[in-house]
Amino acid sequence: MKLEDAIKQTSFKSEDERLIINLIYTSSCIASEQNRFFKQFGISPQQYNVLRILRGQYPNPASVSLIQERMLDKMSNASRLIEKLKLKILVKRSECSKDRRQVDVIITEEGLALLAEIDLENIEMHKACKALNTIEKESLNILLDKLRN
Amino acid sequence: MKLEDAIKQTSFKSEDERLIINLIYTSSCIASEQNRFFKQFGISPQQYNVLRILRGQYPNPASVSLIQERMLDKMSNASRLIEKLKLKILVKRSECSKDRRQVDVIITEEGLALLAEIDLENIEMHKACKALNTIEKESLNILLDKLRN
DNA sequence: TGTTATTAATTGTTAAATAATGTATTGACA
DNA sequence: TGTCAATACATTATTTAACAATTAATAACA
Repeated sequence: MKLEDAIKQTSFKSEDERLIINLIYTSSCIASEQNRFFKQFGISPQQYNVLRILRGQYPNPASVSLIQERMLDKMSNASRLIEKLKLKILVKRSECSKDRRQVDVIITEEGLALLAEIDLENIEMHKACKALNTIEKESLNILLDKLRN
Repeated sequence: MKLEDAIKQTSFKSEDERLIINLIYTSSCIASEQNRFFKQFGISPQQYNVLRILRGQYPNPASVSLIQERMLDKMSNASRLIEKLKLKILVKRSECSKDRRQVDVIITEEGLALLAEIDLENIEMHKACKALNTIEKESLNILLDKLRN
């Protein structure tokens, strides 16, 4: 659906304004698709993000700050996300012996199994990209990188 | 900053995956910039969005459902946002005489004045777009539209 | 006109974003 | 080397938002 129809706005003051609004709206669409997708596995997109970071470190532990700096949303509360994952037995948390300020967070077998299960269906989640061909995907990636500067 | 550096990930499984993550990350960057910008005026980006919709209707009232369908995030709670704006005397809310289920929401003089004040500095908010030229902005807009299909 | 379906909005609940606080470690300097 | 300030790390508190469930009013129709 065209942006103008989706938010029932007939015109924009400038291409800049349309771009900003388009980006926010598009990412909100993708975010709600992702929420729906991950719900069947009992986790949120942010929790999935944390699990992936932990798998990247496995079998080594990760500190909360390491997780935080790798997260997509730097401002979100890593402590609370880890707590939620721990309640679901998807991660383990233990005091770090070298530095008592830190905690060692490690993904569990259950956590790895869940990620493996998700990956199988993950291709579905990327179906949003079907509408674009390879050249278009590449240029979108490049343009987004450039926009952030 | 390049996406890989920003989230400390060396590679992605596919261009699709990189695209999805890039989009989420980029929109999160823009969202936090906007939060920062609007904070000086005591409102959130979503509240700004509601005020703009109300200005579009002014001097006619708008119902909560009309506001909701024009919002960028359809699932967010328009009732509560309006309540927050009412506490700041930026909108008025009154029972609709024709249909007692509905409420008439109208932007106040104070609300219009705040929007006018914001618009003056609004150009600053679009500085993110400075990194792209006109052609690039247009193609980014087109690609985002296409992605949502 | 009584019953059910639909529409409108609010309230409740859960989760996430941001701010503030607490605690451990490091480093500077007497 | 003992003390204090600065820093780093994480947690807890607060605000805000997302989504679900509920309440109330109107419309539709037998």
